[in-house]
Amino acid sequence: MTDRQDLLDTLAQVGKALGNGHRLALLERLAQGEAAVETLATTADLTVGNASAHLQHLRRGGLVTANRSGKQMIYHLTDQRIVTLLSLMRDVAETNLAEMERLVSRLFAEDNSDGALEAISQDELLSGLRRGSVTLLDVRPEDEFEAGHLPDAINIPLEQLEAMLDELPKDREIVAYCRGPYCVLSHEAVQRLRALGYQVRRFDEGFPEWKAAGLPVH
Amino acid sequence: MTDRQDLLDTLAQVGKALGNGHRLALLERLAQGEAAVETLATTADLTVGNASAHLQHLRRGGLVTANRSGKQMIYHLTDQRIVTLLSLMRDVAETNLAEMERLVSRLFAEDNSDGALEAISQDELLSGLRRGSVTLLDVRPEDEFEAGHLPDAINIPLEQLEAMLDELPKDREIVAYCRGPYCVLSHEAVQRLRALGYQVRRFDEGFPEWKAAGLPVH
DNA sequence: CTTATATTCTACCATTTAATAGAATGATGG
DNA sequence: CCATCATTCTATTAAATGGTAGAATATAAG
Repeated sequence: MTDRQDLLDTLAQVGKALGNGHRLALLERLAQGEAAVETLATTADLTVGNASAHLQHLRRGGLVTANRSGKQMIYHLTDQRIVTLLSLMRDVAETNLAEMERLVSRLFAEDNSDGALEAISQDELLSGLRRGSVTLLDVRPEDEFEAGHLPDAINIPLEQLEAMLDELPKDREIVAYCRGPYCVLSHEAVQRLRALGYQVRRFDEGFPEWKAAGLPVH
Repeated sequence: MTDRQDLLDTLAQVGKALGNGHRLALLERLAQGEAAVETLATTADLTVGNASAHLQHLRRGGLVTANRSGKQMIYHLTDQRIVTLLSLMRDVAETNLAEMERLVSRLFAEDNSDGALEAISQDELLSGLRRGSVTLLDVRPEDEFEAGHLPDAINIPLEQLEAMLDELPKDREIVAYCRGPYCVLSHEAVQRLRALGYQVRRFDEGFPEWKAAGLPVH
């Protein structure tokens, strides 16, 4: 009887690791590709010491591993399934927590809500790519792009968007993507490009979900 | 920036809810079918007050809902996907937490380990059933069986196993199943039936996983 | 209207978690 | 070997969580 409870308690370590917003932010960053502690601390807006402590927690939950490379510790997700786990949590939360809807719409609040900003699903994107009618735009920072991206995507980090407009076609549909469904980068990019007359839509997921679905990456 | 963190904090409520062994026990019971607080408290070995508090926590995480039926509150999983979520957590834990292996083998420790107790997978079970060569035995308590079971399964709760042997064939393979991979009931049943000369194997998952896979239930 | 039953809520205490600042460790490069 | 840089560890504090016992609430039944 206590054996069973010990087992459930150990399993609960996984849940515990998932039970903190900062740790979810760290996982989202790690889903883009491996990273050192300082990088992780910066993207999750934590002090290095605090980030390190959270990473230990994620380690105890079996969600990440680390290995040393010179002076740095490079952290990875242990497993591609963790991206799936996070997606499932999002699904469950969006379906069952009233709070979520409000928060999601507030996160994307600058929406001019002319209805035109509707996101494109993975299936639609795939068929668009197969037809060759879509240009893919990755608006994540360069290091994340380098660590892996969708095939044939162009990388224009959001800050450089206006400076690199000449890389984008005016006469083809563009699909912008970033880190995942709760990442605002692609949303912001779509708004700014639309204002300039481009035909752009947002991919409703991100690089990690694409990769976890077993689709090809570069 | 705080919008994003609020959203992640809310999402973390789901993780928090999964981050406690007693709550996982409650969820496992609810995966068998709806139940009232006292039933849940008994199966999870908690006081009613404490079970109620944990159930509120699961509610806040969007994992369960409740509605009143007379004097009782009947709790349900909000979603079949929660069974998938739990399976994924198990997979991740078994792959990445060294601790788990030890605990799983200790849970099933009475194993005479003659190698014969190897469990049967869902695919194998399905093909056995299609060939009609397998008798299905559900060793869960009657109320859980009544709330849903695999097609054509015979219900013999573990306590009544020896008293109801005449329902079981000696000349056909029997597959015993129960609540899930960490449920010892079917394991215990297999051991006892083998000692009596039956050809029995254990299904390596349980009723909830079968149902969540979209397979037919009665 | 009173009583009994099922559940939730409240108040309290012990334990765990999260955060901070600063010390300690490990690896690299002069 | 010494200085530097990246990370982890060690207090310390504030807040959240988990547990218990008993009061409060809601429904049903007499």
